Amino acid sequence: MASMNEPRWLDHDEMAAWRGFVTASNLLNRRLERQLKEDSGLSHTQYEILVHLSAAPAGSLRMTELAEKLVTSKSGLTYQVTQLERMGLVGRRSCPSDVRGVFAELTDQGRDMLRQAAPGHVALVRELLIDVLSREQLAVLAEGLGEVSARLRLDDGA
Amino acid sequence: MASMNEPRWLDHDEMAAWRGFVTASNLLNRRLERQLKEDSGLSHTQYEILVHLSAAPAGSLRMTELAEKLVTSKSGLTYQVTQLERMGLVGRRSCPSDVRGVFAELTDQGRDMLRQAAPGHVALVRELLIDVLSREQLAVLAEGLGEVSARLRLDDGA
DNA sequence: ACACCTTGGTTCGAATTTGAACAACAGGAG
DNA sequence: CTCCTGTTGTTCAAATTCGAACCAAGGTGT
Repeated sequence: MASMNEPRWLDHDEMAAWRGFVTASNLLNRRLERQLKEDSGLSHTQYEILVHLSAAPAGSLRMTELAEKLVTSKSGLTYQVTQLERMGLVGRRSCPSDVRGVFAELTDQGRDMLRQAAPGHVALVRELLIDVLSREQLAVLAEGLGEVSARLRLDDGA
Repeated sequence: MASMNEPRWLDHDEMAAWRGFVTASNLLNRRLERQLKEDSGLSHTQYEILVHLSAAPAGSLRMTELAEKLVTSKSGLTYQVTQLERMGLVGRRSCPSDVRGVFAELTDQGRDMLRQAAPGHVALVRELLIDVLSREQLAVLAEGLGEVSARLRLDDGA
C-alpha cells in the first residue's frame, strides 16, 4: 500500500538540527540542575514552579493550570508542590468558586528564595545559551520553537 | 563589590527564546516518549541507545563512551543496558584490551527492533519539529545549538 | 430532582534517574 | 617492581516521574 512507503529519513542538515536540539537540551538541563541544587537546594522543576507562581497575578495558580505551564503531569506537580510546601516556599489554598480547586500560592519565604536563586540561574542560562547566540539566532529560536510549541499544545489538547 | 551588581536579566526576546526552548523540549519529549512506548514498547532513552549503537562501527560501544553520547549518568546507562539486555536487544561483551571495559553491543534482534521502531519515530520528529521549520531556521538551530553543545561539553569535561 | 459525562487533584505502584561509595584495574613516575 | 593517581563499570539508597485508578464535585440535559 502507498502509506507504507519508505519513510522520509532525515538528511544531514535535518539530523544536525535534531541532534543539536536533543543534545543541547540534555546538557543544559544537567548543568542547570546541578547549579540550582548546589546553589539553592532546588531542583530545576521546583525553581520553575516558583517562577511561574511569581509571574502569576496573585502569586498563585490553579494546580492544573500550573501543570500545563510547566509541561508536566498532574501527579508530578502534586508531588513537587508537596515538597515545596514542606520547605515552606509554597502553600495550598482552596478555591472559593470551586470546592475541588486548589491554588498553589507563593509564600513570602518562597519569594525570598526565588530572589536569592534567580541571579545565579539567570547568569548561567545567559552564559551557556543566550550569550552564545547572536540576536538573530535568538530571534529564530524564539520564533521557530514558539511555533513548534504552539502546535504541540494544540493537538495535545485535542 | 563590583561582582555583585544587579544581574543582567533576560529581556523580552531573550526570555522568549529561553522559554520556547524549554517548553518545546518538554513537550517534544513527552510526545515522543508516548509514541515510542505505545508503538514499540521502548522509552526514548532506550531508543537512543539502539540508535547510537547502530551508528557505531561494530554496533558496539564502550559504556562510558555511550553514556557521553547519550548525555546521561553512568549508573543510568548501566540500568538501561540491563533492561535492554533482558529484552534481548543488546548484549554485553568484555573488552579485550581492558579487563574493566564493557562493550554494549546491538543484537540482531535489537537491529530488527530499531528497523521497526525508527520509521514511526522519525515521522513524528519530522511532523512536530523538522517540517514545522524552514530550511533556514533548521540551519540556525543546528549551527547555534551545535555551538552551545560544544561549549557545554568543554567545561563539563574540565 | 435525576442520571450522565466531564473536571480537578490526589493516591498508588512501577519504572527510571541520579550522585556517592565502591572495587578492580590501568598507566605512569620514581 | 611499587606506589599513586585516574578510570571503568556497578551497586546502592533516595528522589523523582509517570499513567492509571480513583473520588468528589461541577455542569448539562431531561
